[in-house]
Amino acid sequence: MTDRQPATNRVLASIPTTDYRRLRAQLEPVNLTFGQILYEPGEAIRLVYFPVDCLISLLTAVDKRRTLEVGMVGNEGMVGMPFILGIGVSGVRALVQGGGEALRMASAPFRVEFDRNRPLQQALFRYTYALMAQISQTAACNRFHEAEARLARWLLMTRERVRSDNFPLTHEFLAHMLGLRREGVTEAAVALKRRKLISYSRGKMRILDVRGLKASSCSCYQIVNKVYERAELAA
Amino acid sequence: MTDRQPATNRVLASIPTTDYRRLRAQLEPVNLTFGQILYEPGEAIRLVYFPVDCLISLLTAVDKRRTLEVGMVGNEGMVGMPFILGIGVSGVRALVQGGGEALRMASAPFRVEFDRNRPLQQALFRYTYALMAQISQTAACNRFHEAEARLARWLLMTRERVRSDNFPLTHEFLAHMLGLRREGVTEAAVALKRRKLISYSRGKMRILDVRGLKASSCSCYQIVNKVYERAELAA
DNA sequence: TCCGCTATGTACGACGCCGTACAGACGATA
DNA sequence: TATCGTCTGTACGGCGTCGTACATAGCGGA
Repeated sequence: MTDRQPATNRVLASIPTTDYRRLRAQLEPVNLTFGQILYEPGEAIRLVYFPVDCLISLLTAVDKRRTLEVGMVGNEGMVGMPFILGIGVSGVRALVQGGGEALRMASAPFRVEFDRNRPLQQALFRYTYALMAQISQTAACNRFHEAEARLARWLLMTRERVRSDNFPLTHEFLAHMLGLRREGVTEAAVALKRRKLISYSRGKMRILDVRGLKASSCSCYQIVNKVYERAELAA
Repeated sequence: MTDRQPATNRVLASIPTTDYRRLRAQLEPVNLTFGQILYEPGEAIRLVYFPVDCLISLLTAVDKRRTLEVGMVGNEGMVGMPFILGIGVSGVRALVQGGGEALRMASAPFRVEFDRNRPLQQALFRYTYALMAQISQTAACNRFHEAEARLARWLLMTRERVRSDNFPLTHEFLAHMLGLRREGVTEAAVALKRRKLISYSRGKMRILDVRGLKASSCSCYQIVNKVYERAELAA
């Protein structure tokens, strides 16, 4: 990434300074580590998170071994969306896919702040809508587009959210994100590697050619980006 | 259906009587007809709808001819969800899949009422979450489950929302809902027909064996139902 | 340095769905 | 009653992914 700007959470950055300051005092910076699980399905939401330079995946499971990523949260959003809508329980698994910094707050005081802070409400409702649009688009993408294009899209979206061209990532892990077999991921990854778009080894992924990846990815990449642009949460 | 109760919209039914009465005065009953399009993607939301005994499908498109239903709205919900989140534009196509009655209101006065009516806000936020959970589950379902099971699930969910075992429906139409070819729908439908779970002819669908259909459908049917139960929007 | 674990690569038959083509069946209309 | 358009049924080769199996390679600890 060449455009490494000062990292902040964009939802928080979008609200007026005075509102932000009051909120900021209650937010605790934490370092989230790769593989950490923030919520399991059905689990109470005790903490909400505002990613700064980390990436959280939202996963749905149909059975023990098959999962699918339905949404991705970076510094454009917040983890704990159901709480915004008055629901105290998470319906999905929230998994730290890219380690890094986030701002954290207990849900009870956050509720108090959220209820009195109008700009925060508006920003988070707008974000909630953008996430919903992302989920819808991902649904169609998973239905119609093939593995290689979806992998390319996923890598691009991850790159933007972790703000780096390198990130830890095994094929096994990707398989759970994309709803594929591990071997299926390897095949798609090999194809991208042969074209020198990426390189990787034992859990270390590196993006080599962003343009090439964009060309290999499906149109869903642009569509999801536009959703976040319209919500004024883009980079 | 044996349990034909008086038809109302359940979101509206869930709010206190006084709040409901004031709102009800501004709602206009309309009859929606099969095939009618309420919103196109990118179109401004001028009217919001509360289905009573009709069914609206929310569709995402990846190209001209391939579409996929991401959500279904019956009398447990409202059409125009983005408006709840402060977004004035629909991201999906809203198509009347089952004709029937709905209560309609222009979005401007609805905004006024929504902002002052706290119980309505809570009910609609809860519904928004349930819809989101439905979309997530549908995404995983479309990825992992095969055509026949998905068709069975779709028919069951439709049956509950239109409150009838008979409804107009061509295979072509179903193909757009399930993201399949028309021929693929026919194959799945033939399989269900052979087992005497359904019958149909030239756009008239009939459910014969609900239990059998449930056995043929995937677990997603139960999961989505539970989501709405928890949101206290179930039948 | 060797061992063992994990990550990655490859192969192969099976299966589900695709794209395409075409035939028959039903219902509306003349 | 004849015609026509739409809806439904069937067939077939192709492709992508699955499930399974096994081989190789890199890294960390003994």
